[in-house]
Amino acid sequence: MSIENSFPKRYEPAEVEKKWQKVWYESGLYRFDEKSSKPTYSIDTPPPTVSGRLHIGHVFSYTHTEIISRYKRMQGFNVYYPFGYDDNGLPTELLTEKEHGIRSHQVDRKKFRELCLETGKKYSVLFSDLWKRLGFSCDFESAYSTISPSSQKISQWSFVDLHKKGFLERRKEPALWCTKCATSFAQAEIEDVNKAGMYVHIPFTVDGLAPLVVATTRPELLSACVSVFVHPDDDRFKSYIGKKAKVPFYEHLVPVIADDKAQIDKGTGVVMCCTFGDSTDILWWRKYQLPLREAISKFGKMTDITGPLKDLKIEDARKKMIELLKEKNLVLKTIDIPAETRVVNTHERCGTPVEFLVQPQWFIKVCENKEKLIEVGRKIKWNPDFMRHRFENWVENLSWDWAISRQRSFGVPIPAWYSEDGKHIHVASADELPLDPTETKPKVKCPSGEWIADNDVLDTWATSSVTPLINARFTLPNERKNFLPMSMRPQAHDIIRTWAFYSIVKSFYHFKNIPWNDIVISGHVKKPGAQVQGSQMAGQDFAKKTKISKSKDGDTFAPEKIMERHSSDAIRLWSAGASLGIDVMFDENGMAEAEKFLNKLWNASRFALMQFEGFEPKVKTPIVNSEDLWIRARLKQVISHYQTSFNAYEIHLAKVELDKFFWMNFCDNYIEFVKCRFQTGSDAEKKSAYQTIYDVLFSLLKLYAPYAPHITEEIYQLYFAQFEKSESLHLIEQPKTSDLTKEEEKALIDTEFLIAAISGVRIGKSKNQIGFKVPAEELIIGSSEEGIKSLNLFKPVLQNFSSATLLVIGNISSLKDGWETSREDVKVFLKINPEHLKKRDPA
RNA sequence: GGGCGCUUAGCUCAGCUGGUAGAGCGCAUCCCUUACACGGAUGAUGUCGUAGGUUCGAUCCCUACAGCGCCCACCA
Repeated sequence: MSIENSFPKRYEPAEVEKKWQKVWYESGLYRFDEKSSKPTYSIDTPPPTVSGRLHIGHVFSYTHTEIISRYKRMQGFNVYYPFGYDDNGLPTELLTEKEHGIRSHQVDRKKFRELCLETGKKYSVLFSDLWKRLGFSCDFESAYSTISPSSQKISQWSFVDLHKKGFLERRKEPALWCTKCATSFAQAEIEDVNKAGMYVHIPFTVDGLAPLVVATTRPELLSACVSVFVHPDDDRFKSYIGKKAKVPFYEHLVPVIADDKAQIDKGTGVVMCCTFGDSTDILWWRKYQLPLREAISKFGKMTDITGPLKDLKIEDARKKMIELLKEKNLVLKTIDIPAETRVVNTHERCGTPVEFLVQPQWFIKVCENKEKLIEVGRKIKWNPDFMRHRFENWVENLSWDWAISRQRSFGVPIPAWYSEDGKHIHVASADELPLDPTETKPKVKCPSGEWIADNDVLDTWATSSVTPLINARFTLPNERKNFLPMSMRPQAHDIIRTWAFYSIVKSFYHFKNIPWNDIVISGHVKKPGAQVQGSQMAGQDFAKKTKISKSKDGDTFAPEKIMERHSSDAIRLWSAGASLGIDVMFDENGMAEAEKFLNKLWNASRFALMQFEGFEPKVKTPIVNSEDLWIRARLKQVISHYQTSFNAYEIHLAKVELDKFFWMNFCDNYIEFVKCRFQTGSDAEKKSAYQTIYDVLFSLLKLYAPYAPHITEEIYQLYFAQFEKSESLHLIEQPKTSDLTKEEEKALIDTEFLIAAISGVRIGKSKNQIGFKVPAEELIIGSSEEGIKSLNLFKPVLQNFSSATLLVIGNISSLKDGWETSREDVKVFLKINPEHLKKRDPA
């Protein structure tokens, strides 16, 4: 069957994409080959958190990795491109609570865990379906789940090992607490939110002196007040230092202490210290050995010591307290603080303001190793490099050790037990894992009473930070030896302080090594017009966000919806157009442009292949025309740039180079140049063109394959597959480049003259406002001596292009009239028969 | 307040190791040329944020400043 018949006139992405996805996934094309002799390139794919549906931002950043994986595979690597689901821990619990309209602590723990598992399964299918619809080349069949027994085993091993090495300890101290989620959490999970507040000025009486006026935004904590602070240099209050102040309403006495941390010019210059209103309170509490007065419970209700506020929620308690104080004339003044100038730390998962509760928690010590961690970070190649600063900045500013216990239900259990008096701790040994301490008893007898199981679970990140170990199947029977460090970690920049940081911490503590050689950071997709929205929110509580969030933006950026409007290849090409690590604006226009490209590639391929007559690709054909040598030489140059860019993970630069070559060199020039040869060329010339088209087009397919796997596979299968034997384009190695031959170098120079002359002809036709096929009587080209020699090589092309009856190539100085071209040493004059010129209004 | 990034054509952005600027969209004029009108040709539009410095020469290097964005700290 001829190409004309077998190659459809129009490209139908919807059908074609579905067709190849089916073939790829059914044949296991992208399955990881455990026994391959090729060098391994391993990717530490982010297992998406099961916390809701994925949005276009996920598609964007995951696509970058997917493109890199295909490139590496076609560069001859045995690519390990796994897939996983982070389906344990708080995010999945919150999703489950939302889906079922329940709260975890109100439901049977076992039952709740089952619901979470179900939720995880449901979303895993949604996730993998989406990635398959985008043609991702992950090994979906061996996808891991972070709640699976083997992941739990590895996660618990990590716990046990860190404990053994002394990096992990259980401490009873103030920890970041979320009263809504009823759990502690880590510094990395704090998110700043602008929130309006109010200073309340309250007088504390001091014997023999005027009352001390405290300014506070948290009057509901008055009962938890343990001291009052002033600045040592503040002359107004020097006489108060060392005296006792009486807390209004509750009437207990607290010391007045001088400390540099109290700011003279803030509020009234007098600040109360409560246990705990903020992190400074903790600092003072420790420094001055102050007593502990707890006013807030685990669930955010006021405690007994708050008297009339008991059982109220924090915000309600605040209002009530102000009322009570006002009744007693104890509010001297209130000052509103607008949201723009006040920032409150919240729990990023739910937006609840941070509280501090004293509970026994497990901490991984990170603060004492800041310098070493920064050093380890520098051994990793950061792409782009400036993202390393964000990591270092975070480590430098760490002020809390990593709290990893969560007072929740669904997660990896903490493999530890405590004696009834709390004096003894028993941590499981590595060979017993995985285990749930609530179901298993230690073999060792408890020195005092019975062992009590740790009822908490591990922070989600405590498990996801060992994905390199999960990928290496560490400690499992089928362990992948020599798998660490992995080749590359891809991720977005928002989780540098969590996922990247924690993974580096763990790898360093366990093995004194880096988790991966390279880290590749991608940006976010921002919603258009987000800045405007931000400023319009002035005066209200707001989180300054241009990032697309699934909770706030709903379906607008749902990938499924976008895929109804654009093909997968187009979405991929659009994603590939962004600079490494840079945020981009969501842009459907860009996807439409990508669709134009697909159309162009289709038509160019179809047309070029249709010309083949009596051509046998595998028979070596001599290349005889300069244009052919030229396009081949250009291709070599492009491949070289392409590879340099790709190896630096600059996938968009590789694409820009490729696009330029395809549109400007191949379509606009080369194909146009050879058209005439198809009709009037000699046999050898035709074959030279066929061979060149075959080679260049095939190379183009291979080079575009990582970006647009569907259309390139389709074109490959329609024609090239019959000669190339490979079952898929995606298993073929990418074209290699080599130094230019002497002939190719000469062809580059010669063809530049042709291009200049052709542009002259185009200018001529355009200025005369005539169609391309309107014949010229004469085409006169003036050029330099060198140019004349070069141009003489292309007479048939020039003649065909201008449809000129007479072609003259001569010395440039003899050509008076004519059009300047792209170069000074080529000038073109086109003589058109007046009959062909359009009758235009002379005005 | 600390750190990082950005500031280039009306819009979105590209410009690797310094030599008087590019793409796409948009705009104007033309062309349905036997691959593609989801196309092609031609063209207009930029003192490359501001001010200094290094240099024979800077959009690209250095310094300062400004605006914008992000990360972090600030939370009485």
